Amino acid sequence: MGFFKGQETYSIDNKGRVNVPAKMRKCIVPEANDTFILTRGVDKCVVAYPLNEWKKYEEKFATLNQYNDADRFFLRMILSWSEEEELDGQQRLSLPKRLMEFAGIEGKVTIIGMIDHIEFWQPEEFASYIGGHTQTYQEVSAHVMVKSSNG
Amino acid sequence: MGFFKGQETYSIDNKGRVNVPAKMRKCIVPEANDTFILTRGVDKCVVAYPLNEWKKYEEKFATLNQYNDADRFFLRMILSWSEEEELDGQQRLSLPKRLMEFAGIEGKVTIIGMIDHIEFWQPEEFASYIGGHTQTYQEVSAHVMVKSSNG
DNA sequence: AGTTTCAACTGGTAAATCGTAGTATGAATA
DNA sequence: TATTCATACTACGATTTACCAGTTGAAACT
Repeated sequence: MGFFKGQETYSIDNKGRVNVPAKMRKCIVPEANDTFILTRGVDKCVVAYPLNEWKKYEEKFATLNQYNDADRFFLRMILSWSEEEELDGQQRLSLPKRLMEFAGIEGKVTIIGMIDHIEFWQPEEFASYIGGHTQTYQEVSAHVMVKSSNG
Repeated sequence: MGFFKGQETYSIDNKGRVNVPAKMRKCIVPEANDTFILTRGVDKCVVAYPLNEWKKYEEKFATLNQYNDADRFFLRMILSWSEEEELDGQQRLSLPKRLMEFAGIEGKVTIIGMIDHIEFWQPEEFASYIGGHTQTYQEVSAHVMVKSSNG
């Protein structure tokens, strides 16, 4: 099955457990071992990479130059916020408290499929993120909805 | 068989199920696996790409740089509206509620074949879209159908 | 022209799945 | 030992999915 995509708004209990939408679950390959690496997003959200996808990023991280300030800062940001979580028996993921606080999540989450990972947003935060951009859907499509075979 | 083309107005039941017109069905290649990716159109309609066509876009998406703000926004815009659906035993497609609401579809849909995808419109919306263009068919044709298709 | 046949479109119902919430079990802590 | 915390299990309602059954209409044959 293809990449992660779609949008759902689910409830999250007071222990931070969220159900992974069934449609996104179908995109998880066996090599992921039902394991996700959770970390903070560049934007105000929590991102979850299946283990197999995360490994690709790890390889990239390993090639960074740790004697370069910017690289070191980037690595510390990513890694210090990262936590590994396994899906429980009900196909739920537990979001660590500090990540929930970072994203301002409580009660409800909006879940977005993003190619190689899943994102968790505080619902209004996501709405205002989308609304805060001046570009219209039409403009965005013109840039992105181009087939790779054409260019 | 060739590209999607033609226009039909069919009924859509309260579960969002629409029959894919037989003429358009014949254009679906086996690689599509009777699967479509539904998403919002640039105009007020729902668009459906057969899996094989959608994959060309996915390749493009995968090349975007997720550490670039604009690219991230593009992906979220597009992907958060996308859902995968398979034809049922009666060759019907179910349109997700969110997309039906976006396009204002209920009871009846006008289905348009558009080369590599199919579009679903609220019938009056489609009529007013056509009527709303001040340029005539003649004028538009003259601009669009220039011989040098490469430039 | 009338009849038959088949494909296309539409509608409903039963079964399975999904999401949510509540309960129970067991370990760690005070 | 009582209490808290975390994890696992169970149950319920709602939605979705899959299956089956009509109805229409066009085409083909006699």
